[in-house]
Amino acid sequence: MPPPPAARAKVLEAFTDLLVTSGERSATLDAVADHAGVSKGGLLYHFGSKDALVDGLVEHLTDLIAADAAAMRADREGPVHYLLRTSSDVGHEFDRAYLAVAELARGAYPRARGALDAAEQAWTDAVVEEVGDPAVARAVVLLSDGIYHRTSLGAAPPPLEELLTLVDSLRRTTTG
Amino acid sequence: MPPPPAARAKVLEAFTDLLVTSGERSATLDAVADHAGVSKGGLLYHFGSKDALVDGLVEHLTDLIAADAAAMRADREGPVHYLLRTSSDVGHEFDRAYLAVAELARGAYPRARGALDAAEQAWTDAVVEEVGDPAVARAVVLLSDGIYHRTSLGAAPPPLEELLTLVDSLRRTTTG
DNA sequence: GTCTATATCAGGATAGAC
DNA sequence: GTCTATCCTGATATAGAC
Repeated sequence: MPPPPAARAKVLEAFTDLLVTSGERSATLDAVADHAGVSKGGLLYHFGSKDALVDGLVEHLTDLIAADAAAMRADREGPVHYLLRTSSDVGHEFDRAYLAVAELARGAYPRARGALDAAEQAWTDAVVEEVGDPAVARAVVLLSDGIYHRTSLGAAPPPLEELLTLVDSLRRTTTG
Repeated sequence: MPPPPAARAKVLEAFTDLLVTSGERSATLDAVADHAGVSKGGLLYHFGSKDALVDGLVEHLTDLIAADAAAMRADREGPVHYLLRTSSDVGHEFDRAYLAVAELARGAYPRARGALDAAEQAWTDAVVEEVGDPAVARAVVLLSDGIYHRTSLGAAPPPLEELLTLVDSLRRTTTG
């Protein structure tokens, strides 16, 4: 297959950026086109409708989930550290895509939730491999969800070291 | 002062219900009026604008925060149990109002975040009184935020007993 | 492939009857 | 106090030129 046109990627990136920084309401076709540096007509050549644009972003996130799970497992500090430290990170591609799709799922596109559920499952699986106890793993992912909740509301994330210390005590309690 | 007209309360309740069950996008003036059983004109008699309707709900939540903090402290099972078990509860008035205002804050009304911050602070204060360690208290509130995150996305909440057990081990670890 | 219109529709708000 | 009717604005989508 031919390489996807650069304009497609630019449009998806602009859509993501608007969703993360200004919310779903502001991510109109006009705004996305402006932000991507194309006209509205040009945008609608690549994505035939708003729904198609949403689908494009959801599929992009789905592609990124496997890559993120692999990055968790390969992380020098381990999956738990990776998950908790990136949960408030709006700088990396995966986290931006996750937050963007979460905006869509809470807004006019509930079908976007499938990809979010898949991400949650991938995180839990990777954390279980590190901590052993599934209950502790679920709690770690739930803490991560809490950080996402605050981030999506614009509040400050909690201190990372404090959380890591608590997770360490939990692991010692349940494994020894 | 005279008692507030029943229509006002009906409208606020309808607004809350639409926000919690169908998201911010669906809570239009038309939909709220229909749901409350009044006409759009009737709604706009009580609340002169959409902004005024939003302010009405935010003020209602603010009123409920102090009452909820008192209920936490008075709870037979304690503040932690109260907080974690009610975080996915969309049946009680306070939780419904919180979720509704969170929808607004994530949507077109970021100013609604002030009331959410106040709730977070009230929860943390009450939990600190029970568990002592502020770090553990912040983690408990963060778990509660995670449950809210899932609830606001329409996902199933995690098992309560499992979380309570983990919090108990944390408390034993940090206090003894 | 990308642009400039323009049609269509929905939500918010106003005016005025009852 | 509550209703109906109407206006204004902005967002999606289409048509057709370049």
